[in-house]
Amino acid sequence: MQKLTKREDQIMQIVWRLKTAFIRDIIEQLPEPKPHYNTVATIVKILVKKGVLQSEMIGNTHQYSSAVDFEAYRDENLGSIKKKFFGNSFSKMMAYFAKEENLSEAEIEELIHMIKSNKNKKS
Amino acid sequence: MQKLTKREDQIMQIVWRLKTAFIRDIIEQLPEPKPHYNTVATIVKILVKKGVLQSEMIGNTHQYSSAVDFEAYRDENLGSIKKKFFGNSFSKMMAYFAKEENLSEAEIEELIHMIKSNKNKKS
DNA sequence: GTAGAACTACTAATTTATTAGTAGGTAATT
DNA sequence: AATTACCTACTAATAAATTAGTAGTTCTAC
Repeated sequence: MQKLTKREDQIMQIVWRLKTAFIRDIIEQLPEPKPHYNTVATIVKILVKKGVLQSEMIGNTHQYSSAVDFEAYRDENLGSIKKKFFGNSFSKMMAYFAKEENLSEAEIEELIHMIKSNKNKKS
Repeated sequence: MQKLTKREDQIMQIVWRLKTAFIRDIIEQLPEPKPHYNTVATIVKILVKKGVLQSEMIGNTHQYSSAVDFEAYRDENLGSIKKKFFGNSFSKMMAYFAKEENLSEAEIEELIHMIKSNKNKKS
């Protein structure tokens, strides 16, 4: 999958959240200052060409939806994080996380549950 | 702290690793195809202007070192990743990385112990 | 002392990314 | 049927990022 630019990424985040979107929906979600309609349309067209968005004609306007799943994109993006920030050491990373967030008892229980049940289930 | 571009980030990773570096050291660490000396020098100069690198004259050449600490940069990055990919939930993010790791039972126990004992010990 | 290597500062070209203009179509509204 | 709003496709302008050229300096080695 092709790398996305900042703007492309921003638009994809919106589409992933909305599932399907018209240009106007994307603009609505973008923070001020809102870009010009055609600006968004241009980037969306690039995303279609890159194969990360697909479009369907609804009436006489395009409706867009993601053509790659969020999880795949996330996995690609996070692939090098551990290496980049923790010298590839899992335990260093976990120590960081554990220290960083003051988790409540309930959150800790939930997390432990998640870790145990998700074991070896990486999609 | 200002956002870094890809190339800038790549160079900063090297400087953080080496602690101090001359342009030639950075080039040496960069993968093939190595960019032109002046290309690196230009980006380094941008990094100085942004305030993330500082330079010191050693003889008649510049030696560069980081002016912001790696930890701060890492924290910023992990913060935005958390928001972007895990709905701002630290435990979801932890669970994600834990899942990736295919931990043994013993390792899971150790991890759980660590989570519990590090609780509320934020530096 | 001249040739070469590596640096400097400065500038410029190229590529990539972002923004938005123009012109024309469709549909609803008055 | 003219006005308005919003869409289309296509093109172009601008901005940001990356790359590298030129010219001059210093140092080292022949």
